[in-house]
Amino acid sequence: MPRVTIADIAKEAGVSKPTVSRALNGHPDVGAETRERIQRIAADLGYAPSASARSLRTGRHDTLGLLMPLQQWWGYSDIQYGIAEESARRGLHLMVHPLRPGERAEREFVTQTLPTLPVDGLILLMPEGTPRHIGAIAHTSMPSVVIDDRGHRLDLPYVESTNRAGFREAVLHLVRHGRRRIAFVGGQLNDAFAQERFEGYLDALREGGIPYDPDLTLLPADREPTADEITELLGTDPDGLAVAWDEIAFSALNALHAAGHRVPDDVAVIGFDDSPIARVMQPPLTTVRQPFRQMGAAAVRMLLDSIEHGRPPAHFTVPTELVIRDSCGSHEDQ
Amino acid sequence: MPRVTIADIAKEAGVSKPTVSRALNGHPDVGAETRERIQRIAADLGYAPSASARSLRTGRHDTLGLLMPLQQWWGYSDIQYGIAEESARRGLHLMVHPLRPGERAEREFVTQTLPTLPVDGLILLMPEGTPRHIGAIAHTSMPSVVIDDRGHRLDLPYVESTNRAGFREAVLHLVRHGRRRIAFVGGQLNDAFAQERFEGYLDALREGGIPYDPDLTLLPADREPTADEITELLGTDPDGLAVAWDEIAFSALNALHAAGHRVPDDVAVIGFDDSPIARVMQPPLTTVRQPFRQMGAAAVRMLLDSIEHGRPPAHFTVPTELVIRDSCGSHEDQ
DNA sequence: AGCTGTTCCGCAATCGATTGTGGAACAGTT
DNA sequence: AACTGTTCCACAATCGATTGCGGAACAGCT
Repeated sequence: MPRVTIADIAKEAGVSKPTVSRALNGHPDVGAETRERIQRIAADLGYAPSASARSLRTGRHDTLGLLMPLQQWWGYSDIQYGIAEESARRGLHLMVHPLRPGERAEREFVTQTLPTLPVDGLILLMPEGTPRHIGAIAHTSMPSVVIDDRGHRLDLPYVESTNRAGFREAVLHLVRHGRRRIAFVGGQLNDAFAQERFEGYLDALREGGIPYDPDLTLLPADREPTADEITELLGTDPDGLAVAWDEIAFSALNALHAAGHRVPDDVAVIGFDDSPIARVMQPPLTTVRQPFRQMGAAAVRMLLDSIEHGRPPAHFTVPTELVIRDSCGSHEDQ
Repeated sequence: MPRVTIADIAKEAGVSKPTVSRALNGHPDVGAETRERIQRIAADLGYAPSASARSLRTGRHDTLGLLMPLQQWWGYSDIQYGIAEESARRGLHLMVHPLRPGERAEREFVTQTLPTLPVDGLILLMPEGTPRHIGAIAHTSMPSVVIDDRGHRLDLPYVESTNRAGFREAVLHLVRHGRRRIAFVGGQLNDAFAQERFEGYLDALREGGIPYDPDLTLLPADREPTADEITELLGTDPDGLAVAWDEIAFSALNALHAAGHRVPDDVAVIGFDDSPIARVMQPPLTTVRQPFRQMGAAAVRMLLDSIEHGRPPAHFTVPTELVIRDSCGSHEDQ
């Protein structure tokens, strides 16, 4: 059966196509009685507007694009959910595009794929590496927003969370509960994030009047610390562990158990991210929640603002949240 | 600056629009010399075809839709990656639509959203619940494929994995290594899956000549077993634990440690899914990997087949894979 | 020369909606 | 009655591509 078009409705209602279009789109130049009749007929005929016809004429697609790394991480999909929800709430579709790593793939995307993409704007979710060529999007007429752009500033509006202040608050929490020898464990993933959290750690020490002890810092750049390294760190007799990622906190917890330390009695532990496994660890991990959904939603709002009002590059910061569980030894206080 | 169209190219090349179109689309009715000239001019002018204009004329969108539950699970995003990769490989875009739970939202999607969706086909990723109204898609002209449709058969083609056979193989692995008192732990998530895996468990016992002992079965329908329940189960002195989900295996592992059992020496443990946390458990968990990426890719292929050739409902089964780590006590054998 | 068959390309219609312009119909005012 | 101002709607163009049909140009053959 052929598609029902506004021409069919027009014929049925005895009016012209433009009148049908205006009636269905809430345009004022249509009599109340006529409008109702048209709406009824449209419903009866099961009319559904053609997205491509409308796009062709209006130039809008009512669709947002999301450029994602091919790499797997729960945080990325969490952000995606935030974006998807907010887009849906605004009646926009979401088109997801995986971006293979490598400059060649980036160049190809910008020059080949992007110009044809039926989207009104683009959200970039960038992996740890430093994309070189993807920055060319800034020289394009495509409105774009970056999420979590740390290492590489792409001259585009971006959304970020309070990595430094969030970690500072968590470490301060340990300090306030009497921990004095708090070790920092970094490593793996994006250096820029580790760096910010490390600074938050230093902020907290300073504020707590605790001198910084380099022996209490484990910074295996760009990779996960080994069990041996953690064991060695434990030899320095810390009473607290401030770990830059929940996943690494999990390894640390295992090392602590293996070495016979009790958590949180002997050593308190905090992590970062509020990963899904944080709540099921033994003991459940106190951590800093990154509001990924909210970051996604904020990116959508910024993008819409950019599309509708053509705002210049800006940025938006979403606050992290301290989630207190058992591993920091102060659960009962809260 | 206005968009470059084939009319611009035509004028520049001194030919007509149809010729430009045919030249750019590899149509045979164009002379080699003319084609090359047109291609060169198109590149020089930075021509990018209009997706909406093409869609309007051809009726195709070169886009696949993915209907996802709003619910978070790493497996869903893994499937999505599989779909995204395969779609990209075939030059198709992917439009992701979150589906809020509830019949009302489903009805609204089918009647309101679906008819206007600019996609050529739809992949349904269904959550545990039993969708009622979403099945109406089957009465639509929209080609669709379901992934992991267990509890609710929606008269649509679907992709599944070998839940029963996969779990049977894993349990048999324990049997072959001398375990005789193997307990089954189910619970949480989709009943249908738990049921299939339970049957795989029974298959393995039968094949191993081990009588089924109801005391060794923990089946807290529709929720996660509590620590107490697991502890009680351990009181029956099992030498193996066959757990229907990695997440629950993790809880079981914690209970085992707390009760002073050694894994795998005293009790061997296997899980199901190969969740991200399986490899970091203590000890690393032997489990059955669900090939989520492959399932996603298979769904894309089936959908394309359905779009292009109009195939009737069928199904495709992707084999699971036994991943042997330390928790089953036979790592050294492999 | 006349006929047949390729090769290559143009004309005009078409997909389904939106929008600028113009005007008919009617009411209200002087 | 003439004029002004609303209200409501139609005509026709337009967005950018694809495609059925037809035909010009040319070669090969008898």
